[in-house]
Parts: sequence; C-alpha cells; structure tokens
Amino acid sequence: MSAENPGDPAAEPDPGSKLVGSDRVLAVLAELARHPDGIGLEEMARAVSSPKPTVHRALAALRRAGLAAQHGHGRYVLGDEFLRMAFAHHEARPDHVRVMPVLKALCERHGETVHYAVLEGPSVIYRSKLDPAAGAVRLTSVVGGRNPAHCTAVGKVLLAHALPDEAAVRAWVGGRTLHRPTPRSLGTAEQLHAELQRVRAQGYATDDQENEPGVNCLAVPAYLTSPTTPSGAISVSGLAYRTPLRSLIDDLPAIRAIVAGKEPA
Amino acid sequence: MSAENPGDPAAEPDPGSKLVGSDRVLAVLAELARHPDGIGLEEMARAVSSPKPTVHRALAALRRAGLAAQHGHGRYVLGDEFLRMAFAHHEARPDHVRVMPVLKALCERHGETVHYAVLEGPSVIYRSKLDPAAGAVRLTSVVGGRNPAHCTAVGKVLLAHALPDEAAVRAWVGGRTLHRPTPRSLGTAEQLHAELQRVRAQGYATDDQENEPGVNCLAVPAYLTSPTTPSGAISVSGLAYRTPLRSLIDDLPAIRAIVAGKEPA
DNA sequence: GCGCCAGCTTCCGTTTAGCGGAACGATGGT
DNA sequence: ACCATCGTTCCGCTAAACGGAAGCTGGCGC
Repeated sequence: MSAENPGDPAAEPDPGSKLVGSDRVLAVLAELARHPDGIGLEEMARAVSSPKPTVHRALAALRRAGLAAQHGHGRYVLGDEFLRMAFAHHEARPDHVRVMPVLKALCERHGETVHYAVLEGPSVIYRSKLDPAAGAVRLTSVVGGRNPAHCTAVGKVLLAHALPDEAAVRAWVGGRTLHRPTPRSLGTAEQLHAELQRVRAQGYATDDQENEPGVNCLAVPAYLTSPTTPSGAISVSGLAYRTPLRSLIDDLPAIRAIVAGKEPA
Repeated sequence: MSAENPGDPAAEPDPGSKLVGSDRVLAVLAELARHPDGIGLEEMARAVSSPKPTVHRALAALRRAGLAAQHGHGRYVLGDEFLRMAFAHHEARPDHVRVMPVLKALCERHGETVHYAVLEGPSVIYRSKLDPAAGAVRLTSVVGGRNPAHCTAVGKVLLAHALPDEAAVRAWVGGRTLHRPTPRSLGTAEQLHAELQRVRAQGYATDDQENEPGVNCLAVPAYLTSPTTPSGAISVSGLAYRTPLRSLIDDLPAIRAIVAGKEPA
C-alpha cells in the first residue's frame, strides 16, 4: 500500500483502462473514433491494453452494428453507420432545430463562426456550430466539445445567470485554480465575479482573446425552454485582425434582434 | 423446419432483435440515436424487446462511456461525447480534409448543396456534405447516409467506372428490381447500361429528378487516392426551379477545374 | 520464387459478467 | 394523502465473454 495500488497486479501504463465486457467494447469504439485514418488490431489491443482475441471480438460486435468497418485487410475504421447516427441525431435535436435559423442569420451577417453552447459544470459544451462559407481559418471547437466556462463568452453569459453572487462564484470555483489558456484569461474568483456583474449589467459577454490568442467572441443568452432561465448561449466568434470585438459590440442591437427571432430589417 | 425456424424457441415479434451482451448495448445505443428528444427506460425496453433491468444496465454502461446522458429524472439522451467523437472524427478523416476545400468552392459558387460520396454495393454513401449559407431548403441527405446508386448522379459516375460493360451491369443488378423513387428513375439494366455509356463518354453524370422530385444533380469523379480509379464522386445538387440542370452543365468547365484542385479565375 | 515475419483470425476450456424476475423507491397526477 | 407509473436495486443462475495458444494469410526480403 505504498506507491503500488493494492489489488492492481501490475502498474498500468494506461490507468483507468482495465475494462471488461461492454465497457471494453465501448472503449474500443472510442479509441476507433480517435483514429480517423484507421487502426490495426494490434495497435488497438495495445491502446486498450487487452489481449488481441478480446479486442477482435469487440470489433466484430461493432462491425455487426455497423459502427466499425475494415479497410482492405485488417485496418479498422469507424463505420458509416456511426456517422449517420450522429449527424442525423444532431440535426433532429430540438434545440439544434430551434437555434439553426438564428445561427444561419448571424453567420451570414458577420461572416464568422457562430456557436450555440450550454453550461455543464466547469465547462461549456458546444451543441451547434456553423462555419462561414468563406472562412479559411477553422476554429478548434467541435460539436460536443468543451471549453472552460470562465474564459469563453458563452460560458460567462451562462455563469452570470447561474452564479448571482460572490459566494456562488466561490462555490463554483471550489478548490481548483482556474485554468488560464492565454494571459488575458480570468484567474481568480474575484475577477470572475466582477466580470459576471458586468455581464449581468450589459446583458452580454465578451471574450477578448481569453480562450485562444487572436480569437474574440461576443455571446448573448438564448431562452429556448424558459423565458427566465437561459437554456444556453449563442456566440459570434471573430478573428481579432478581421473582426475586432468593437465591431461585434456595435452590432449588438441587430444580434439581439436576430436571436430574439426577428430577422433584421 | 417448416415455417418455424429450428433453434428459435419462439417467433420473435421483432425479428433480428433478440440480442445479448455487447450487441444489445450497441442496439440500445442505436435506438438512443433514433430519438433526438430522448426516450424513457420503459419505451427503450420495448424498442429493443429486453427486460428493464437489462436495458438499465446497458444504459449505465453507455453513460459510463459518456455516450448517454439523462435529462432530469429518467429520460435518456445521446451523450455529448458521442457527438464529439463523431464530429471530431469526421473532420479529421483524410478524404474529408481533402475534398473540403473543393466542396467549399463549389458550394460558394453555386449556392447549392454539395456532396462527396463513395460507392458501396448497391448504394452510395455520403461522406461529406456542405449546405449553402443561404439555402432555406434542406436536402434529406446526411453524412453516412445512403441512396440507391442507380438513381443518383454520384452513383452513376462511380458505376460508370465499376461496370464497364453490360455483363457487369447485369451482374451488379443481380436478381433485384431496381428501386424507382420517382417516375424518371432508371428501372432496367439496359437503361442503366446505356446511361453509363453516356456517362463514360461525357465524363460526368446527371440526375434529373431521378432520386427526389424537384432535385437535380451533376456529379464528376474525384481521384483522391489513385489517378486512374475514382475514390468517390463530387456532386452539386440544385433545386430544379432555382438551379436548372442546364446551368450546372454549362458551368462544367469551372466545376472540373475546381475539382481538379485549381481555383477558378 | 520462397520462406519468413507480422499481424489478423479461430479454437476451446475456464470463469466472470450479463441476465431478468421480483421487490423497492421516487415522481407526479388527482 | 393516496395511487399509478416508471426508474432503480437485488441476487441466484447461466450463458456469454475471456484469453492463451495455435492457425492462417499476405507482404517483404533474400
């Protein structure tokens, strides 16, 4: 019971990995998703630290469900069915359907990437995303992906609602030290609370290169389910050199109108 | 060995459904994907025809992997991780990365939906898709989705390569009767062979409302992997009343140039 | 050409994880 | 406050997963 964990026969190179049964099948699926140009059986066996026959059986199960496929002889890839399921599901999601027209209008108006995101614990999760047709630069965000709430515009809008006073902010921060991806990121509960007060006062939040250098953002709340509690937030991201934060703020009235459901005049 | 299948203790009300173990877990996952606004445990149990505790355990496994989540009290939804995996994987796929700039250019030029698709057996599978910003109408196609090869432009381009003579066409058709979604769809091997010869001669294929009424399409082969065998095909779809087939054909030189990798002047 | 190597696939006795009927608990409607 | 409904937990039983070892296949070097 010193450095070695009792019950563990040997130190795992990949902790939290010794799964069995269906859990292992799902781990194989996840690993498969991590390899866009395929992965061999052996490499997969190493990745999930399981013997080859077991992994082979797991892949067979996935193949039966259409979630895995084989390129040539023994190179496994994520199956078409997996992508079909995900895309079809996503496009049918009620909140996606609701925000999509808004995102489209915003995206077309500003020519920048737009997001719809929700708050979950310390992070925001992107639920919908729309890239402009012209945009050569692609943001790193992905549908289903996460970012720290305290350094994104969407996160701050949602936190402003969820954490009404400094006590709530402290409780939310808890013991962690806030991660600061860039020098401009907020780092303490005090700073965050002050920022959230500002957000509450103005009714929107910004992210001035606080999450990624060169990228700024303006977000407003989205009331999809209830008229009092925002279900999520909608943001317009801009590349700092192309769309300065100022220009987004100046366009706030139009943004608000679009998000409220009225097409701009 | 009469009407009853020996080994089957009872006739299943839902054939091909009595799964066990990991297969059942994956079936639950698939069912989950089919319900964008969530599904209760009981309904799920009915859908996969398994007892509640079993389904509950399956959902627990999916939840552990982040592939399922719960809204409120006992309404299950596909998890964020599922979407993240799918979207991230898709955007990193080599062929997607390769065709994306081409699709973007075509989409912007014509203001219509564009696809990249590959041939698989009797169907084409859409691998990438791009909707125009302005397009109010959404096509039914989905990434990972399928359509009969013989009534789509992409399918005919790829079949033209795969089935060089009438014998090959007949073999491909086999015993089936070709499905005809619209009155203009090709219905016989002869018609298909004639059409494929035309496609080979002109180097592109069209779909004049053969798959969906009001929608036409022009497709050219895409040589992503080999310079002689197309890995897939790229198509521009148009709504008949907005973008007549003629205008797409007239723009062929530009389309060819874009697909070949040269941006149009 | 031919044998060797690497990696995928199959076999089969062992064991463990899944199974599901029944009982329990939470929720929301009346 | 009661009841109906649906999600959750328990536990003895059994079938399905496990994985070491052997077999196969295709590709590469000699």
